[in-house]
Amino acid sequence: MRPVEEIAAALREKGLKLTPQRRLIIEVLSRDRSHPTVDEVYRQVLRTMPEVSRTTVYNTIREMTALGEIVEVQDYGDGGIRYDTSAEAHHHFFCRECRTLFDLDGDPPLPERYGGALEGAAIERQQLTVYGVCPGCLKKAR
Amino acid sequence: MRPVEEIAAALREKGLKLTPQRRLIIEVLSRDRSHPTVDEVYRQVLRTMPEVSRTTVYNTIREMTALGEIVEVQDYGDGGIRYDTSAEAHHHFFCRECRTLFDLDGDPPLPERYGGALEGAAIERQQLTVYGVCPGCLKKAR
DNA sequence: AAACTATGTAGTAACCATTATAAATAGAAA
DNA sequence: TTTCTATTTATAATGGTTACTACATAGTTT
Repeated sequence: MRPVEEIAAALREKGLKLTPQRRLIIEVLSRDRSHPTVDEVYRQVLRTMPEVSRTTVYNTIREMTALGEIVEVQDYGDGGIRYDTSAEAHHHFFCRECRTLFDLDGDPPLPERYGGALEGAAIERQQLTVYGVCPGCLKKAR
Repeated sequence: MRPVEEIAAALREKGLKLTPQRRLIIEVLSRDRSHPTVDEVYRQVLRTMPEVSRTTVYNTIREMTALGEIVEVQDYGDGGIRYDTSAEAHHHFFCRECRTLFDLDGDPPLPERYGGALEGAAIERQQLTVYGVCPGCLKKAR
């Protein structure tokens, strides 16, 4: 996620205001790289502003998603949609044991290698997810 | 998805029975390559057996997922989890305009290229999703 | 500064996909 | 047939998300 100042500028461009609640939610989002759910963001926000409503967190996260500042990631059915708050393109590894989504380094592969169906399409983003069992869970299994 | 006979064998191995309801649901699943939701499968099932309950469809799809016969794909928030019933490894293109998930051809990229975080992990499957706007929607936009 | 307007927030209720529960049913084994 | 177990059905409960309403706030104009 970009610095708060840049996001504030993007908000103003859309006619939106940088309220204290939005500022705090954006700060929490830009700090958290653990692919948090709305509820996890909400609980972090409450530590600083205990009177913020869940609705405001939902609204702000929806606005940030519309601005392209954050991105939804596969939620795997545990307690809600998860959000990726990292601006840099990167990939994921999902451990089916501990159900954690890890970030991977490295550049995305080129879409040209994936057949002719993409001819004439506008590519905006690509996301690789690798599934398996992480080293920690493999050790526990023994 | 594999032929019904092979799936029946996999069921028996787990001590599960191939009931008429399960057989029909599996047939619908193996026919449908459009990444259907549970409700879409349910409505197809009703055409042949109108008295099958939604719960049975949920249960059977959960069992098939546990057996690895089908796989959840990113649902993007429209009406439920979508399932991929294709046995062959392949990738997806998601059009953010018409919200359709297209299949792509081509081989998966090698996980070795994605950094050291995968050292010692057991890789089982990988899935690339390309995001953008499909040729049809691009034309309409003009 | 006061009044006006538009936007944002909070709280509650509604929504809908999914899961849990309990009763009815079917099929296999004895 | 009787019993036992797995399955199906119907309904209720759950939980994340959205809709709605009233109130508060910020920015602007006079």
